[in-house]
Amino acid sequence: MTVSKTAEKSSEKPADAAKGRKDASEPQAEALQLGELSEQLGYVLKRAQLKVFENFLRCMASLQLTPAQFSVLLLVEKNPGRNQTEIASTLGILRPNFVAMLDNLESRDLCARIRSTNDRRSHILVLTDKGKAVLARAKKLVATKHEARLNDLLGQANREALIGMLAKIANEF
Amino acid sequence: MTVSKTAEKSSEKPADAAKGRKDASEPQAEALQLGELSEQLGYVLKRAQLKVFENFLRCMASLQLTPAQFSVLLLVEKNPGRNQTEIASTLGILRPNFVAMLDNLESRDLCARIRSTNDRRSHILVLTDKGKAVLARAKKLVATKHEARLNDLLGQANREALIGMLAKIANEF
DNA sequence: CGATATTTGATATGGTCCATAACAATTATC
DNA sequence: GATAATTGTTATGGACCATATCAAATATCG
Repeated sequence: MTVSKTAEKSSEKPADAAKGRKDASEPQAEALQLGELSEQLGYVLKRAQLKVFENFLRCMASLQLTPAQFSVLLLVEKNPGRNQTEIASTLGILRPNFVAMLDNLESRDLCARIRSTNDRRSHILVLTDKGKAVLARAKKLVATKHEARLNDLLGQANREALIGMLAKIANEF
Repeated sequence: MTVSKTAEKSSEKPADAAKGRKDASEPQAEALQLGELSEQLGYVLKRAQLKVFENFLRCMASLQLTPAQFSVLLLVEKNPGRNQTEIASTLGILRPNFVAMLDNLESRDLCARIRSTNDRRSHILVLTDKGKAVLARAKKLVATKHEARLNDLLGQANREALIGMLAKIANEF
C-alpha cells in the first residue's frame, strides 16, 4: 500500500460501511461479518499500517513530511557522507525512484547532494542546516503526537513488545 | 505500499545493502546505522507488512490469489447476498476500483454478480462452486504455510497478542 | 597501458493501486 | 410526478514501484 497524500479525507471507513448507521428503526441493512478476516495477519497488518501512516501525515502536516521523507532525513542525519545508492538501498528504495525524492528534498533545501572527491560518480548526501532544524522539529512532533499515541493505546510495555515483534517479522519472516 | 506482483524477486533487501558483504578484508564500506528508524512504528510496520504480503503471495502462487482477492472471497463467503458497495466499502475499497477486481474474479469463475430482484441497480455477490473450492484450498495454504510461520517465529501467545494489538490500532488509532 | 566490465546517478517507461468526477439506470423522496 | 439519491461503471490522474537503458566515472584484468 502506500500513503495517501491528502491525509485529511479518510473517505472510506473499513468496518461499519455503506450506511451512516443513525439510531435505530429504518430498514438498516445489518453490519457485515468480518469472520476469519479479523484474524488474518496480512489484513490486520495492512489496516494498522494505513491508520498509522494516516496519523503520521496529520502530525506532520505543518512540516509537509511523508513517512518516506522522514526516514530519509533520519538516515542521512545518522549516516552523513553516504551516497544515494547506500541510503536508498538501506531503505528499500530503488535508485531510480530515489532521484525524484531527493530532487524534492533538495529543492526544499532540506538536504544536499555533494559530488564526492574520491569517486566523482557518486553524490554524497548531507542535511542542510534547515534540514537539521526541520528534522529536529519533526522528531518532536512524532514523539509527542504520534508515538505517544501508541502508549496511550497499548501501554509502554505492549508498545515495546509490538515494535519488537514487527521488527522480528520484518527481518526474519 | 503495495504488493509487488512478481513475488519472486525481492531485489532490494532493506537492511544490509549495496554490497554482498562477503567475508572480511576488502575495502568494505561498513553497514549503515538505522538509528532511531528501527524504533519508528510506521517504519517497522511497513517493513513487516511488505514481508508478510510477499510471503502470502509465495504461499498462494499455485492459486494466484492476492491478499486483496483473498479478503474479497472470504468476505463474500461469510456474507453471501450482499452487493458490491457493501463488500467493497467493508474492505476499504472504493467502488470504482472494485469493478476491475470483480471482473477478474468473475472471469476466473470464482464469484458471480447476480442482478438483485429487489433493487435492479445492485449486483448481489456470491461465490461459485469453484470459488468455494478455491477458497477452501486457499484457507488451508494460508493456515499451514503462512499463519503457521508466525507461530514458529513468535509463539502462539505472542502471535495472538500481536494480532490483537494490530486490530486495536486499526480500529482505534 | 588499454580494452572491457562495473558502478553511479539519471531518464524513460510501464504497471499497480488509490482517489475523484461524471454518467446511465434505477430507486427513493417529497 | 419532479427531484434527489443510490448503484455499478467508465474515464482519468496521481503516487508508488519496478525494469531497461544511458553517459560518466571507475574498476578490473590481460
